[in-house]
Amino acid sequence: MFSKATEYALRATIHIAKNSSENNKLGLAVIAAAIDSPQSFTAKILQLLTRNNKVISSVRGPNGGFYITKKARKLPVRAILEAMHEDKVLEKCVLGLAECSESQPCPMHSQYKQIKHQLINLFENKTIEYLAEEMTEGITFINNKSKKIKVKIEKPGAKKS
Amino acid sequence: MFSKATEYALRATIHIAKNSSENNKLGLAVIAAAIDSPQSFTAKILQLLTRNNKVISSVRGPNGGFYITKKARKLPVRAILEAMHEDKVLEKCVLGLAECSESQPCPMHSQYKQIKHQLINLFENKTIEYLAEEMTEGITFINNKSKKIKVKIEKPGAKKS
DNA sequence: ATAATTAAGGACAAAAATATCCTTAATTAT
DNA sequence: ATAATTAAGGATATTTTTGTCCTTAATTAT
Ligand code: SF4
Ligand code: SF4
Repeated sequence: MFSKATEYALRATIHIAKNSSENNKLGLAVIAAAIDSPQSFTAKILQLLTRNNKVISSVRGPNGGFYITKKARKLPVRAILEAMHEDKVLEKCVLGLAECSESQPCPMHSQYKQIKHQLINLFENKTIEYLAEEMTEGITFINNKSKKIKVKIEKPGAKKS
Repeated sequence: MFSKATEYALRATIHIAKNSSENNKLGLAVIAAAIDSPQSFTAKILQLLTRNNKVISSVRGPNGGFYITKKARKLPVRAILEAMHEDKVLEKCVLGLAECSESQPCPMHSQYKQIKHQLINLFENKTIEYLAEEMTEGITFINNKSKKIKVKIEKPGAKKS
């Protein structure tokens, strides 16, 4: 659905929203490790998100890093897609037609349009903050590592299954 | 959502389903023109759809071309995605996690899973035939040309319509 | 002031997706 | 049989996406 770049952008932003504040910034290395993404590529993406004071903010130097402002937390998730210039996928025709309209609908239109509207609503109505809270609830994940597998030697009995 | 290749595959298959039969095959040039796609690239895609008697069929030589069997018409639209090896996008995590599960959900899971299921249902329950019929209803489009601007001079009577 | 730290940004590399071209194989019409 | 037609398929080119590396700029700690 989204490009790798946008997936990383979503994960990074959510992680920053959950784990940072103006006086507790996160460095690139920490973020990339947390969301399981290639570091240098992630740097580019964080730059995009930061440009023009968009979704996240940054400061250089010791104790510098990335963080998100109170205000930015209230942005719809769609703002992340916009920063990545990938927000039009939400409106895009599944058949790839140049535009979607009631007057020139594709054969999937009548079936797909409702799904499309739900998608758009999701990305426009839910805020970055909301997703971070979903994480705080404790049981959602943002990387591919099973939990945090530092259990090592397992004693018989206490299995996570 | 889908790659260009898959978009062309969807459009091509729908067009073939609407306009062909075993004794009225469509040539590459006709198909590519009808769905507004690059001809040579479309050839590759039609090959993929044809391989192993998958979604569409073909014969070479004069009066040859592509067509779709009665049986293939009944296939779910998902079969097209499968032939293009792009069916997993339906199940894919919007955040790009390796897998989606209730036990390891991403922060968008609770909001997105319903949309996802509708998407999967759409592609699994609707058949290729159904989409072709949507077209036959008369008012859906499969290319970017406004209507069919080749009105030119029409002889009344025996055209292949 | 100097050195250390950290993001910004340019240049480049690798891989994947998109697209074209040409030759070959199958089929049909003559 | 021969020639014409049409898809199959290989090779190659172009563009986009993904990714790395290195230098520069900003900031802070000492
Ligand atoms: S709604 Fe139908 S027409 Fe409009 S874009 Fe989606 S699919 Fe194409
Ligand atoms: S449902 Fe939630 S977890 Fe499962 S994939 Fe979609 S987004 Fe990720």
